[in-house]
Amino acid sequence: MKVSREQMAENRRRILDVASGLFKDRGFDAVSVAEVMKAAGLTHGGFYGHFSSKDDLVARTLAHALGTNSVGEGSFNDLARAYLTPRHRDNPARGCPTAGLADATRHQTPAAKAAMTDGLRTQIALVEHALVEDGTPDARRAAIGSWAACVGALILSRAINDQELSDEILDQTRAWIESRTGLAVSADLTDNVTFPDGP
Amino acid sequence: MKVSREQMAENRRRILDVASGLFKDRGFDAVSVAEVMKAAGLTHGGFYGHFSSKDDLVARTLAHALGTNSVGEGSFNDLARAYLTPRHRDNPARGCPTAGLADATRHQTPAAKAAMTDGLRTQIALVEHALVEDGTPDARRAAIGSWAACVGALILSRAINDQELSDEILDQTRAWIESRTGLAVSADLTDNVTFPDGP
DNA sequence: TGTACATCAGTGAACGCGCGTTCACTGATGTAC
DNA sequence: TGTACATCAGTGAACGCGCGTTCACTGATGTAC
Repeated sequence: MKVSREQMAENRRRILDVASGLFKDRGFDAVSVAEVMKAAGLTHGGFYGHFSSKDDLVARTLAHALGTNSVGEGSFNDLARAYLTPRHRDNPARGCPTAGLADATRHQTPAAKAAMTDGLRTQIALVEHALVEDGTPDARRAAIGSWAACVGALILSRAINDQELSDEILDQTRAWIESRTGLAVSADLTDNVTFPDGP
Repeated sequence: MKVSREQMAENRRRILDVASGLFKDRGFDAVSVAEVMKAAGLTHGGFYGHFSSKDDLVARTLAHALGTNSVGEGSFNDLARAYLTPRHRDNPARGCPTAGLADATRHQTPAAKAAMTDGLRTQIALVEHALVEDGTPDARRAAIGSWAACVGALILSRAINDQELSDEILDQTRAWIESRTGLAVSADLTDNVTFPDGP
């Protein structure tokens, strides 16, 4: 039965939301159109009223998931500390769409790759801005290098089944990035500083 | 018709070789068992004489592709320079199995993840060894961090369709890693050195 | 070494299944009067 | 504001297709004598 225009818009938004989580969790191929629609509380037949094909859903889900990009407040090191955690590793559905979907986007349509391109460009710019604020020299270079390290470490940590090694990849990558960006030098120094009023 | 034992062993090797290239290029799901067998010069029916299932092929292909790991001779910076290139980005089939398959392995069987775990552990150890030779301090930390950056940068560069940004990701990540490992400091210095016998 | 035959790697048709997609239908929405 | 009806978002059965997998068969291999 027909629903109101607002209801339809909300349905579309819910389809994109649940598709984002399912795709990040299990990949584009392993999630069927029918499963997405069911998770959105609808039946599969109505899908083609919202999207022209599954490929179309994939591209629009990428744009949707990457559209709300934000590095959040605070320094880049704060971001890396929250990003490179077992909690993030173990919850792809609610996690970073770049880490969850970038590799799979390689095999998708040009529209999907374009959405990923826009999203990644924005992320790099946000990280670069945060690093400038932190006082990191060569901010763009550091932004690209450390963002690649964050995404790569999360992907690697998710690909293996030895939790100890997985945890180590997250920890060491975080430490490696922190020691090379922003206020890390002074932070390192304070570790060896005796405070005025005691040890 | 039956073939000799050596022929059968060679057939199995060829199946694993072509599967490795096809999977790295297009992913596990997009390549069918029949396509792998055809590429190996066989028909699909014989597949189950070599492997118990497609999942079994996936796990054994990962072990096969990751089994011939080597960082090669020379410093880690030499590796990074060869790794982070448009040529490597544009030829996944002949490229690094970790970059090509790690993310997809997330959705595979425990046996597949175990093969990826072993391969990654070996890679990290090799990079660590190369960095020790280069005289890099905190070699294990640097090995994990820079390897994550290499793999992440390659994956990101492959996910987008803007060649300029893609090239920049490779270049900047390489420069960022080089400026932080091994003999990079002295290399940076020599850029500003005037040679004894002229400019 | 030569022969007879059991073994078994590879063939290709066939299967059941789940997928993306289509379509006739339903009934609430929203507009024309 | 109230009524009549055209619109169209959503439903669910049905489709064609390609997939992983099975199996009866073939004929070269390799062993027993």
